[in-house]
Amino acid sequence: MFEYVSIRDIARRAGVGVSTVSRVLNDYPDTSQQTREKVLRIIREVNYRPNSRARQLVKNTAETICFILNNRDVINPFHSRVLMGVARYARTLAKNVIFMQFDYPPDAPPNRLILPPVIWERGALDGLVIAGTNYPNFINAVKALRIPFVVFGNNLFGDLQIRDLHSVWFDNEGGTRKSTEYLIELGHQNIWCLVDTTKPWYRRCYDGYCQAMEQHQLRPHKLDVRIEDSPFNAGVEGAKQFLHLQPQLSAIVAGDDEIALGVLSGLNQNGVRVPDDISLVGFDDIEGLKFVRPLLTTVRVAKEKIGEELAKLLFELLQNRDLPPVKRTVSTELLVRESSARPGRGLGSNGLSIEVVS
Amino acid sequence: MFEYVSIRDIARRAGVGVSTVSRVLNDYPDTSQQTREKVLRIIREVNYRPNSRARQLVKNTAETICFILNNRDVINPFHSRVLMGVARYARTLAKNVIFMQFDYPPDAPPNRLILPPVIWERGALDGLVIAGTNYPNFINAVKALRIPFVVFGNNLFGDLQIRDLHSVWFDNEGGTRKSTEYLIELGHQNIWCLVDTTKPWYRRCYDGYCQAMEQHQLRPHKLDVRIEDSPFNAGVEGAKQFLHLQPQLSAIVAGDDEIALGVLSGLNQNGVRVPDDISLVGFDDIEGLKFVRPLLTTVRVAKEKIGEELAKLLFELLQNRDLPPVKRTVSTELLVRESSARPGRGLGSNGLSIEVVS
DNA sequence: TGATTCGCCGGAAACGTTACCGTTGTTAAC
DNA sequence: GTTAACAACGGTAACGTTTCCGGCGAATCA
Repeated sequence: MFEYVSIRDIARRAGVGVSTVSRVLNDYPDTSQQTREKVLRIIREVNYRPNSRARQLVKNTAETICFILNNRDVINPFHSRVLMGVARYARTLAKNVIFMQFDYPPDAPPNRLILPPVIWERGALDGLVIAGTNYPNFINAVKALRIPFVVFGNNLFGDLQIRDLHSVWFDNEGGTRKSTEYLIELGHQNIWCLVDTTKPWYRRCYDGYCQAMEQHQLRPHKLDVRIEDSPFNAGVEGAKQFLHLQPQLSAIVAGDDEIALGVLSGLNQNGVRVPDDISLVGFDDIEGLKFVRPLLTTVRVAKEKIGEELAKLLFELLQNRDLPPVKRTVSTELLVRESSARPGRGLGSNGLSIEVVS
Repeated sequence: MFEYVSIRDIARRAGVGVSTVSRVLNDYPDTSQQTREKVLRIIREVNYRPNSRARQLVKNTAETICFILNNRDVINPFHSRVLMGVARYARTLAKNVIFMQFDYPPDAPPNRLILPPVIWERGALDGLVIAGTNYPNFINAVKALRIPFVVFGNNLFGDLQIRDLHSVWFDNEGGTRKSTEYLIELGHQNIWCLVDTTKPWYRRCYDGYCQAMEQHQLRPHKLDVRIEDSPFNAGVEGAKQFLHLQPQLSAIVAGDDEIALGVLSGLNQNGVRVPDDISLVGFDDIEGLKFVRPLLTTVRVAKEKIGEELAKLLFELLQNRDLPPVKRTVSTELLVRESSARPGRGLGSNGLSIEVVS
């Protein structure tokens, strides 16, 4: 660097000591208004820009957190929004966010996991927001490094002791309970739930669904499929099974919107109309579905809010490292649109288009 | 930090000097195999993790670039993928990526723009990937800081001298030319282009469209709208205008997929069938449209590739700061799906469903 | 044998900050 | 008039690395 100007240069030009310059830079006391202004003037004149790395070294803080997206080859709309929430909150605190994508085998022992350097080395990070799909081994590996971290809970696998983690969740269970109750209130009795209970998040959906059903003395029905790659295809397959259950079956609760779309597609292909013949609700309120008819009744998840809460919790943790583990939950909201209606003759989509947007 | 172990501790425990430890850490020569192994053993034993900030300070490199998304309140699927490409490429070089969202007024003078600290301060960054929608003032402000940077070109406003920038583009013009030519080859003559020519990117679409038309001695037709918030709504409005032009008009080239969906929706509402009555092509290949029927014929943009090229160019620039300005273009690819067909009686969507996926 | 090379290594100065502490000169207190 | 308090400031040691340079012993060469 040819024309690099350091705090020492400022001090020299202002005829003061470096500590004085440092004091005005950091708004510390013990500087007269007069010298303060002189220093500031010179700083502006020579366009001095402090070196954050040096500051971070001596203050032992990175002013940076890392958003790590695990085991996802693409950053989907959901996690995009979560990242956005994290970034936005961090910015209000003038902290930086490092984005990192990382894949790891679920079965590697924690001490064998090769973590990215930014995590493994010291000093680069103050803390970690763990997003994506996660398994205990990674969490434990990070824990061993003694880096403060928070984790997005919903896509967590395995038997982690949540009581030892700082985590943020959205209310999967409550959301599905609400959507199921809504169907029941519409008059549906024979409601089926389409999920993959080997995935904890779908499992929670199913639990919420069961709670609503049982509370109304209705018998829960589950179509339990294995979703490997495409929830959509699983929905299409599920739809075929549902055909046999008609016309008793009158409503379907899908584990998420993608499954619901598969069901919608599968039903349509077989001449079953939604919501005239069967009502359908999804989960997530994924974007880009405003072009699909009928508009899907679903449960909205405040994605940016989740990111915001993750960041907020992490910074609280950085303030107080002894913060007892806490699980925070972001509430969900039923979004009634066109894919659900009263059972029976089928009122058609126009009969019930109450948009509950907050 | 209670149990912080530094390079000096390692040196002491191994009975060597710190420079020796540094040498083995960095795989430098001038160390005997014997001491080398001893040092490595102790490093493993005490689980020593070097402090990257100190290294960066003395080496005067941040090992970090910043992906800055300007003037976008959400990170849309397009930029998500670009970010992903950047992150992935950076990871192969063991560099970190700071994600930052930033808004600025297009008309503020460069020296009045308050840049984020991570950019303004020294040392935090080696370089900058400028994405999102951008205006000359920001670019010039960054240029004044003498930070190496590359910029995503397509959403650039204003009369920047591109010859002074390192930029990566996707081939908007060529893509639209291809899609228009394809329509012409199908037999369409009366093809309209729906764009907002106040936006440079749509302008380039229109240029590509014109090139194809003129090459085939066809008269270009433009429906020029003002798109402020929703391209979709603009498409719906555009569709209404197109109704009057029927049946001469037989095909529409939309500036992007969102506009195209608006057109699709608008036409459907008025009983015009796609592609039976009118063929329609979009641009972008946005995700989440696999549920829309008819499947949209569009132009695929290799979004992650763009990110990759951005990162690659930036790191080349970091290697050689005198790299002459270069504009790199990522090619686009026509994706024939269901929304386009031969003109006339309308073969129906099943008549022409050639998927050209690479 | 003496001079030169070479492998290996340690000391110490950087890098650009902040934080601590001591030293002024001035004012207030008695 | 002496002491105490205080505002304002400078010097310097950190922070944890890398890099430069010099030294030492052994090996090589004349």
